[in-house]
Amino acid sequence: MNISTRGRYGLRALLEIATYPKERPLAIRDICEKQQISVTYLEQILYKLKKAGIVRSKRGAKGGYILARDGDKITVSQIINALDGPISISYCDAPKLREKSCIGPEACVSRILWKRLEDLIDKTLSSVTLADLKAQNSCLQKEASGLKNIRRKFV
Amino acid sequence: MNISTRGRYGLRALLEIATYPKERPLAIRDICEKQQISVTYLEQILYKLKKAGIVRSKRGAKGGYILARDGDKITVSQIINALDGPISISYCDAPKLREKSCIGPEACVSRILWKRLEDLIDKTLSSVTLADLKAQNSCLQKEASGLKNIRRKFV
DNA sequence: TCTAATCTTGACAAATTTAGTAAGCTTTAG
DNA sequence: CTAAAGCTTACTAAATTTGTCAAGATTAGA
Repeated sequence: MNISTRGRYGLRALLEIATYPKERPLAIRDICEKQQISVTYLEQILYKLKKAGIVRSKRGAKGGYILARDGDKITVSQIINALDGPISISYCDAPKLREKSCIGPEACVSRILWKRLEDLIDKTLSSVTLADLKAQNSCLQKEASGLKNIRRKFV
Repeated sequence: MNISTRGRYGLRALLEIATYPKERPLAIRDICEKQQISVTYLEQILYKLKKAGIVRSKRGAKGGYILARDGDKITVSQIINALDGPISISYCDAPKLREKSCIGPEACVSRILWKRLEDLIDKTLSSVTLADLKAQNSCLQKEASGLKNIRRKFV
């Protein structure tokens, strides 16, 4: 599987939560408003993230979500794994299609190649944390507003 | 998109063609028999590979396919590109879903990450040629038969 | 020349996955 | 108690993938 909307929406939601003051839980509705995601869909996504131990929730009025641990302890790999399952470059071992896809269990050169790629990807995604993305994000935001100001000067 | 059956079947078919004596074209039917792939489906696949300039065909009786150039000039990246289109780790810029997937055109930290991954993958797939796979394959075949012999000795 | 083998090309259909909705439930602050 | 919020499962619609079908066009060989 590759990274679907679930994975991307989840990442964006987590980025919002990570940016929110640590003590107070952030409600789904607030995230959805900011990120333009359907509430019922994000419910489903955060539910998965909770089961994976990435966020903690507070139910009832004034409830919402907080990170289960610090952002630098949450990797993109963990997030994507929770939402889209392990990344597989090839449908070679996809759930329903497995039987027909390979002739036999014997060594298959392309399979070795796919495996190598998958390891490479996972290594990369494991090396990036939510905290990294948050830092990078605030950096980009500043740049963007900086550019806007420059434009304003000249236009 | 990730690597689908088209890509994998295509790779396997090309491996068969690469292994066949260079002068004679190899018929689809023969490949299908060996690889257990549907004839009509492989027709479609080889047609795409032909349009991409990876194989050449000979029509009519005793016709079939040959590689358009030497195996060490054909990369896995070229093959997968021809059959499945460029690899994209995220559906972020998939054909139909693009509009809804990202809020705006402004910088998006995850998109940068996906792009980095895609480049990494393409670099890897570009570094492996059909000739490499062929060599590796015959190596594995030998090993397998070797193991079989050892077994026979002891069982 | 005739015919069987073989590639060519586009249209179509079934299976699977993805994306998202709906609905009813449980928990908690006030 | 009640409204706000999360919890959970079931279902639906759209898109993609995985093929099949059918009607040619071309060529080798009898």
